[in-house]
Amino acid sequence: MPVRTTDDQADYLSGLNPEQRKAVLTTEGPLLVLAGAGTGKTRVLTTRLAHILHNRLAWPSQILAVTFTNKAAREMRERVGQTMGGAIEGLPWLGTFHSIAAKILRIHAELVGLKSSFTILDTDDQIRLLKQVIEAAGIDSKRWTARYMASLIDGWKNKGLTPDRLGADDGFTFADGKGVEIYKTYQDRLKVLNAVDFGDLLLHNITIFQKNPDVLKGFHDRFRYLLVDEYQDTNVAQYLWLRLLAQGSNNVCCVGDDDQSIYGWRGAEVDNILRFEQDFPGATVIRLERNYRSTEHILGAASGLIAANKDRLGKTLWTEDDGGHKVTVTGVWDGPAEARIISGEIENWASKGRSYSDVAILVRASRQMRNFEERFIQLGLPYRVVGGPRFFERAEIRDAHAYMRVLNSDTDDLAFERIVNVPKRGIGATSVRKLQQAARTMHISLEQATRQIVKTDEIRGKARSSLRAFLLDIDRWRRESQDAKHTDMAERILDQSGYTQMWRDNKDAKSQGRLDNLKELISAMGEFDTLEAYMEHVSLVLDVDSGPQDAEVSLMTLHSAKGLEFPLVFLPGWEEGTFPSQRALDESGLAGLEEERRLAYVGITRARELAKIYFAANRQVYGSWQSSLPSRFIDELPIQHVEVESEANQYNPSLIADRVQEDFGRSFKRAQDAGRSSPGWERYQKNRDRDFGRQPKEIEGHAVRRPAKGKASNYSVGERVFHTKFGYGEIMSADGTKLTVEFDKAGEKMVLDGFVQRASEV
DNA sequence: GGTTGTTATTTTTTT
DNA sequence: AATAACAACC
Repeated sequence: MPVRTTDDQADYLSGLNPEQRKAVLTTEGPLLVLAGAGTGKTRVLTTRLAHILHNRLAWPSQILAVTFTNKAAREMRERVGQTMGGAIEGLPWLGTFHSIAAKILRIHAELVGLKSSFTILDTDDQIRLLKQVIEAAGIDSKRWTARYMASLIDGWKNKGLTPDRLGADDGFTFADGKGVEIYKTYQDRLKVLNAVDFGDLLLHNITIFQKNPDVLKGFHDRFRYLLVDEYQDTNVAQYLWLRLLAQGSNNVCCVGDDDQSIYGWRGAEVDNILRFEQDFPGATVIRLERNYRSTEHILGAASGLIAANKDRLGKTLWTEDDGGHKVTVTGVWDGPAEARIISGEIENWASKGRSYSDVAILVRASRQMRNFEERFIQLGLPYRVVGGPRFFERAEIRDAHAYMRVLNSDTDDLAFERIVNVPKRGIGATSVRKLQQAARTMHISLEQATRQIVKTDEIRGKARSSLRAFLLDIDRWRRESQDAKHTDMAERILDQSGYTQMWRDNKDAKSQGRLDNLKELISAMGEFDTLEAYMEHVSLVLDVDSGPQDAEVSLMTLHSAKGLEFPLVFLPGWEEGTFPSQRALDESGLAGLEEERRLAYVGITRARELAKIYFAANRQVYGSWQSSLPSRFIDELPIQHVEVESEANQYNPSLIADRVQEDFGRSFKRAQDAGRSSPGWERYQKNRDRDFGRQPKEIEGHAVRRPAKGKASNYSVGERVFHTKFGYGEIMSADGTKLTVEFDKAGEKMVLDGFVQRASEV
């Protein structure tokens, strides 16, 4: 159906390139938009929404728009508003998969045997509940951990598998085949508790749709247009959910980038996006390949890297921005040095009049942030951790929530159990076990069982009187909450229960912070009209909307950086084992490696002007020092887009700079030896003398030792050597340039010969 | 039942 | 290295 372009449409359509415009105007039928990094994806999405609304193709309430994160949902809402020129009414069905599924489930809860007031359990509750189920089944919960079972169940739920769809052999990896049994029991327990976990939200939706065609039909009639962001991150359950809903209007538009699929560990199936045209026959596919974000070098480096992946739909990003700096690669001595050098670069940037908020440091794992935080605090450099430890996952917040949950429901066993002895009331493990036993035999909730049991002599003495007092408190709070404001109520409960006093009495340095958090909690609650509205918010929205940003450096993981961009991006820790992460490799093999590579691709493409990569020769892992090798991803960067920097301009040793630079050279050599070839390899070989082949220098009287390139080390077994981190040791064996050294203090380590000196020469 | 000392484990990533 | 879970002890 051709859509007329009127004058006022030109308003929002102008400034779009032809592909973007087509993506906006193709409103009817299935559409897949393959949007590479920085190609204006969000703009297309929001313009498309605005276009549909503007032309009255649908009312806001007839559009289903799903995103992956709350941040993305928020941003889309804002930007649609802007494009439409101010306030738009509603868009009630714009949100994350989970929040929309929860909304639907609240409406139709009874169809899966729940009450619409069901609680949403977080991971912690889930694991505690599973632990109970496992122990009740007489299984050793140390040998077979609840955490492991939880990951199995999550995996099944992500695949859309309810217990009855699993075969007998599916749970065999848990407790000799009891896995499925546990899953079943767990689901039964959830139903009794009137609770769901995250995976259930989608799964129950699917069950409802499949078993109640009339209900599904209702949603078909409602949703005229469906929009999905980050389609490459959807799992099977989300795909099934979407396909069921899309059967109505068939107007489903999915936007994504297979090269940015980085949530495979959470059940995301890149396959969903690769298969789109089969799944939705007659689909239009549009590729957005023009990049508006980064320079040619940044794009070139990223594209060269990602080209090493197989199984791609394949895109060629291009830009008209052909100036710019090459991506830099810098070797450093260790983690602290990395933080020191990067801080220096940041201050340098700031001294040129640029803002701290232009800068981001993207790490693979959050533990890498520590070095940076320490350094930044020392320097007084303003920074903020994005993502970070979640406010709502802190113990004191979860305790406070448990009080609220008990207030709300006398069947929330998990919440009751959590706080029955917090603060300490003299109700120990033995009493709690008795309560649980009573609840189980009488088939009632813990709280109800407690009410029964205090009438008997089953529990005596202090425990009994405390329980009585506790129940009376609960009764009183429930009465009072009828007409008190929910925030006042929360304050009162935390006070009267002795919870705040507990932290005031605690001498730990952190307890003041906890009290502050509780205050913050009260004010967060104040932003909602009712307790229920607030509780729904906290269970689904894990991030707190942080206010306006000051000029601060952003420190975050690569995962949370997706969708963001910064003029200057630092990418530290590009070492084998750290990035790609050893664990990803061990657990998922080649698929894991490719996902790590996509993560690297995401990292580089966050940069607008400058991307700076670092690797350290030594890193502390779980408390002990390990020498590390540069990441294979460094080898894979096309050399024409890369510039090797040295640490020489830092405080002292160009000695180290030479070594790491030498090591970098060897890293390329390794790549070749391993039969890998990178696009820049030929070029690199021609240039290697210029780039890396500097002659050893005499520094402060010490000869810098270099092994002959690619040949055996010139150290021999049995020699005594010195290593600045590990101290003295004896060479046990040598494999090329890699030495196995038995250090006197540090034990046996594998080190590169470039990092040791002969003991006799120290 | 509560407290203290010891041991085992960790997050990589998040709705 | 830091923490949580756990065991022995008071």
